[in-house]
Amino acid sequence: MEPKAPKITDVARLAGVSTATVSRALSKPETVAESTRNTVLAAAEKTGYRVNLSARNLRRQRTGAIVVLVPNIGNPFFSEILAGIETALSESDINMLVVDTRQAHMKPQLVLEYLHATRADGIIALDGSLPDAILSVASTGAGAPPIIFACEWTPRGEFSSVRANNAHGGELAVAHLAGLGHRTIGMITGPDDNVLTHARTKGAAQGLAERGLILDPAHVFAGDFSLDAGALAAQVWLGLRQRPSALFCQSDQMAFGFISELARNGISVPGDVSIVGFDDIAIAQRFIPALTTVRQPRKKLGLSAARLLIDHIGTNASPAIETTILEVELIVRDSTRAFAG
Amino acid sequence: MEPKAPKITDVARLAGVSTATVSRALSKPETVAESTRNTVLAAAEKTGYRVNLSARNLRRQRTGAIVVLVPNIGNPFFSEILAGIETALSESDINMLVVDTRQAHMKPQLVLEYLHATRADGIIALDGSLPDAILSVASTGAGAPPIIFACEWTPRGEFSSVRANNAHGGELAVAHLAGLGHRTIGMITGPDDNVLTHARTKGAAQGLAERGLILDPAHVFAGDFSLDAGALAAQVWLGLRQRPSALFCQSDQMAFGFISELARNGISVPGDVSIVGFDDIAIAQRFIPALTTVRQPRKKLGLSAARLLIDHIGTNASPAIETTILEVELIVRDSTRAFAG
DNA sequence: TGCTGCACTGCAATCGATTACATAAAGGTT
DNA sequence: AACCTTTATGTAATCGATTGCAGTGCAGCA
Repeated sequence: MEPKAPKITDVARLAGVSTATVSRALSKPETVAESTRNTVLAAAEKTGYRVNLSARNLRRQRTGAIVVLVPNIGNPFFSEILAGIETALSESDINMLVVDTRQAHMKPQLVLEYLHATRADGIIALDGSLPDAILSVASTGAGAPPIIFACEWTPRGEFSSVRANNAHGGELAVAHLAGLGHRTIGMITGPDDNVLTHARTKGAAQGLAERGLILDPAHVFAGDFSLDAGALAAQVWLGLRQRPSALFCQSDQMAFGFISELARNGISVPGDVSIVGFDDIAIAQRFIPALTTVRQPRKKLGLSAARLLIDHIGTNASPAIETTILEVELIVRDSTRAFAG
Repeated sequence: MEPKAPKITDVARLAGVSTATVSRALSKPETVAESTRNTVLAAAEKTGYRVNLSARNLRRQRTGAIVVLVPNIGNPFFSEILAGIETALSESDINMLVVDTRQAHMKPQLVLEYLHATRADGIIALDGSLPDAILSVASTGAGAPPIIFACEWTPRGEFSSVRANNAHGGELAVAHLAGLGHRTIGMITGPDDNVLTHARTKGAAQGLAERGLILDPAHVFAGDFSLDAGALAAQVWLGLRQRPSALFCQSDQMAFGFISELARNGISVPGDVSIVGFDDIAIAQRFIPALTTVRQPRKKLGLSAARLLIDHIGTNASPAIETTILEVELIVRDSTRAFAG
């Protein structure tokens, strides 16, 4: 009943050739005479033959897949990066295995499983804060597949990465606000231990300094890139005696949380405070007010990372660490306005 | 130099047993004497042995992966469904291969590749509008892995699916609006050929009818679930002589697009129009105004679909078509208000 | 003591494709 | 005509783990 899947011997028999010839006709067509090739292709077509990937991979010593380590798949921020990766992969015949690393922080063992060549030919990590246990294994090279970091990266720079110019983004944000006449500019940051937080904070601090402004620690709110963190920061802001007239939020989500919470308390953006976000996620242009923000080329981040990884895999052994930095862009919309004394 | 990966024979040699025993000690521990088991485990630990998955899969005639067909990975709507799937999979040792079907509509061949047992042990389709060519192949069963549809489904019901009660959602939406005294209630739909559109429209139409209201075709705007579609509908709405005082948007995104475009034209929600969305994506509670919407249990959709699929795979051959319908919930926030004449 | 049964373990076939090497045929050269 | 290339194909080893079957040893029992 089960008309079991045809294998290469079936095709060979039907075409009247050896399995070697079938294999060659399918994967290196130019090494086989045109007439035989046609016979083989016809036979393959007729039987509905599909190569068995486990067998091929076993023989070829590869897996045909890369894994992408995502801190939290549920977060829409990552989805466009994934889309970029997918685009790059669809040009090759490599598949994308997506793994959520949230539970990984509890169970490094689980993620370690993926760092072995038997699982994947390469890895793209979107999560810069992987446990040290994992990183050290990954970097010892012995049989571990190549890793590329996209978007985030590791502080010690042991791996290749593709990232946005976060520092410049921070600078653009505060430069814009300062240009509008704001003198007291606050900030909502990402998590303390996050490289993006550092880079953006540093860029912003430097931008302020260059304009003779200082970043009052009382105006720096610790966040974690989430909506709720933004709302929480708003609570704090509301309680301040001296409120900054403008705020650089290190993610769009936090900007939305902040603005929304202020709105519930009768404070208007940009009427009472000016806000700049970071990321330019899709909803930013349709939020009310439309959000002024720093655009990260997220799709391109994924695309570049995947291409780089494919290169590494192809030339299997280029331990050179490459760092690609993509430019960001300030998108001015309606959440910022000139300081009105 | 390359300290090549240890294989099962290495472990066997070190432990002084046969490869068969090693294999059993690792995958069926209870069939092996405790003392041998310990020796083997120690040897495996010592050598740093990892089973080669290609070899195992070849022998076991499986792939250890399922593929998820996503219409558009870049769309945040799907990310939480993926998260649900991931959660379910992390309980088993199955991996998730994510494939974007956008280019697939151009090249059905490409997706067909995935419908073969050599690629995946099972499939979760989030895209109900796969080309017929693909569906017919998938349903002929011969060696094709089991498919579950999540969220969307196929009109002819050839496959198992897990979905939200979309019709009920449509009814809840209009019931809420009617309850607030609105008499002229419009709607922005999804794509014409989409099953979700049909179900939600049907539920809404029925809900209106039960309350003695009718759905004026001039108040039905054709959309596609996107932000832009919502904005476009707003343009049309603005041009109407008789404007509906309330609108059921079949996706939150369209609701945001609509509200935002109205805001730019000085029309306020809920002051001038009441809006109900559908989905309850994260930003809904922080939009301004916070969106009244029908919540879909997206994470649970993914979770249930994955569990169902795992079951199907386990008992390899249960062609029974199961349809699981998850309940939805109306979340009342600030985008709706009693009709004020 | 001899026999049966059970618990372990090993032998070797097997999964399906790829590819190094061998062979054969055809064409070219002197 | 003898010999060398080149091109096309076949033979069989190989990738690494799993598992049906058979064998061994020991305990229990009559």
